Amino acid sequence: MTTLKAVRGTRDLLPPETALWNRIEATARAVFARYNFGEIRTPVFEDTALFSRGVGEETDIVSKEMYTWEDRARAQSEKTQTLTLRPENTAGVVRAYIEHKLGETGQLQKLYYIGPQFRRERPQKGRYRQFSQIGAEVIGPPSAGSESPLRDAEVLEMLATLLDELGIEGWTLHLNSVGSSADRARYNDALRAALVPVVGQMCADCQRRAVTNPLRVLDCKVPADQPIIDTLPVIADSLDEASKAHFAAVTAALDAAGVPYTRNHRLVRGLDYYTRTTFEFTHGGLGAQNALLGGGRYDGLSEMIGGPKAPGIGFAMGEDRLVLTLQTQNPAAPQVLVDAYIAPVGEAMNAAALNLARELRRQGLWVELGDGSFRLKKSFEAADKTARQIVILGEDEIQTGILTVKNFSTGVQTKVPRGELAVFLAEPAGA
RNA sequence: GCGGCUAUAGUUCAGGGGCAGAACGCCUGUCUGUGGCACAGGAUGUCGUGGGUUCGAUCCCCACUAGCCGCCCCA
Repeated sequence: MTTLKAVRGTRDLLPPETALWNRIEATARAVFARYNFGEIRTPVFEDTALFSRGVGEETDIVSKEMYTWEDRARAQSEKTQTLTLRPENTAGVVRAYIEHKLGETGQLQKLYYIGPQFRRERPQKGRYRQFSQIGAEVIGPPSAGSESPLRDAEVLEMLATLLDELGIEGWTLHLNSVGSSADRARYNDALRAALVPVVGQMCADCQRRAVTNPLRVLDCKVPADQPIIDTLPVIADSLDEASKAHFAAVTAALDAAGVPYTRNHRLVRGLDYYTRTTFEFTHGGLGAQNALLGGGRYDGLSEMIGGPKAPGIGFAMGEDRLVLTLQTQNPAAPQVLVDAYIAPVGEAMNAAALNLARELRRQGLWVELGDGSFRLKKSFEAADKTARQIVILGEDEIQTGILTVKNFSTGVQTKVPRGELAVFLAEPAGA
């Protein structure tokens, strides 16, 4: 029989690595709570139309990266539906916002999510076909202040705080405004016009992009093209007064809060729904996938998928990339040791050992249970790898009610009455 | 989807057309109620999968699969 393996681009996460994932998620939840975000969980698959309309038919994600299938009709009367594993989560959140009429509350909705997303791309470091995103959205009717630049600034400030608390060192916030859709159309025309005389001197990719998607020329990394790109118009000059004022208010608030950022005129994001503020937090050491997270404002998304006017701003962090970054920063993750390893001496002690373990675990101690069939030496070897202390439970200990505890970091061995055991074991090593 | 590199023990890797290797880890013993250190011994495996060339392939060739790197794009 052929051995089954995790399918391409998916992977198993095992201990101790999962501890890091849990720490990241716990930190994110704690920070979101302080900013009054609540958790939303949307389905992992949705009607395909949600993504084609919301994310954009022409985007790479929709045109070639989605896992899509025809759902079987179970009855004659039932129509087949085309479903898709979510490639991102913002569209799903906005769909839920519309479906549950959250706009009718009149309140700003602040929602966060943590969960798997799916894109059928060529796997690479920091890029998987099933990957996890941690994201949040601030969305609501304009009367709730959802269009305020303060919301943009607050989200960015929260992200800076979150990355700091996660221990991510050396991140950079790239900030730009892509304006309204009208601004973007105007800029596209300007860019096309400016490219005509110079594109002949640029790389093959740029020559193609100049035709298909001029904004992508700004992403070019070919050194020889950079001087030419520097001469192209910047989108800031194509913004209308309202977009300019919005952006100025965002940067002013960031300055006041002391959040560092760099204005990046070339930051154009790939999803159709972005308007005005767009941003990316990047980190070196991730290779070609240097973006830890990306996001922006999406003032028209709700209406694009048939909802009420509901401006919003949000982001998605690549959890896999956070893990990679933290692992690179700190390659030697310390082994987590349990408080005590209980070593029964002889199989006759097994039952008593389970009872002792139960007692200690119920008092909150982390306890590993050995086996009386092991020679004591073997118990010590096993215990040394997994626990801070070993508790020996043999005939002597049962007779006297006084247990033998040895601390591995100090090497000190102590006799402890059973009644005091939990308190003794809970004390940190060397205390 | 395209291009480059890679695939050998649990792990990290060396090797090379004719008995499959190292280090670490693992097991046993020196030590029948005491770990780490030391010493002595031991087991590792379909050499990614399938085909081809050859007397003989883990090694050479082809395809496939997977990983890494780059492109595209993105988290």
